[in-house]
Amino acid sequence: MNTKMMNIKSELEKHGIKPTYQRLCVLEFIEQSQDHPTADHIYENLVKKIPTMSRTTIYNTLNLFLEKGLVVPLTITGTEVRYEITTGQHHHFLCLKCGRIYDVNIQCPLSQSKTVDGHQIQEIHGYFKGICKNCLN
Amino acid sequence: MNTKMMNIKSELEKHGIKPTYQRLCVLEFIEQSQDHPTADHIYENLVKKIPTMSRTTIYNTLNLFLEKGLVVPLTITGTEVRYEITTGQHHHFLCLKCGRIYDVNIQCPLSQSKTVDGHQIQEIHGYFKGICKNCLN
DNA sequence: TATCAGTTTGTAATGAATACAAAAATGATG
DNA sequence: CATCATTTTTGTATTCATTACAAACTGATA
Repeated sequence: MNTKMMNIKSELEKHGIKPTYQRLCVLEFIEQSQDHPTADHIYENLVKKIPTMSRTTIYNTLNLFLEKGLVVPLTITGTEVRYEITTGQHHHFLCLKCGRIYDVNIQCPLSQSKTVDGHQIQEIHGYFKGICKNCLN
Repeated sequence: MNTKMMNIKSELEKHGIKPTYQRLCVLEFIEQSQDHPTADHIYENLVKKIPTMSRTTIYNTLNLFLEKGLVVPLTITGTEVRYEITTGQHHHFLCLKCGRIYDVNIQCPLSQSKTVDGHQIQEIHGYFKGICKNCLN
């Protein structure tokens, strides 16, 4: 196993997840993905490498990663869930033309707050929709 | 028709939508709803008053309202689309315990911006997840 | 080697949303 | 009022993402 795969393996272990080949591949794919993939994107790519790969495994794995806080779900489009590796808080931009989702780093005025209107905050999500840089040309 | 219904009727006309009975009822229901209803919520309520009501009519109507800018879709949960009347920009709070969505009025630092990172902004969405005021007790 | 928990896989089922065509309502025109 | 075209509503069938479930597989340990 090369060093990249070793890193991914220890990342799984760090989150208390037993590193299986399928899980390594799923995590690797999400990490290297520029876009924010759906379960189906992940399946379509991995099934090339692992012909026996099942969609259910993808869903099982993603739900496990979610539980362990390794990934975060993005529900911007409303018709599908997209996933990204948990990192520092940031926002997203969905291009209405090409469908791509970009990361956006902006300051949220409530990022340090524990509450809004008396409600206890656990997660903060923000996103923009519009036409991306590339599609504007 | 009472004055409330007259207001709803003129609201439809203002947006270039022919006011039919079904459309009046859908718009009325969304307006009076404290929560932010799903298509199914709307259907389940209206079918009591209009026994012939079809789910397809609800979806047709909602999509028409969306096109005309009368309502806005909320895709917070990822498993369903919720709707609210288009009003001034505001954010939302989803309670992870009771599932209710609250309106939240905060200032977004980019609310007047036309772009982020070179991408052209058309819509701004923000929401929080956590435990709501009521469920904390 | 036998066993056992955890993992993967395939099939079937669910549930939101859309496609589509028939039926019903509407509205303009003669 | 009758006709006809257009719009709206309705019901059924379909799609698509996701979950449920049980069988097959894997790998560690006794």
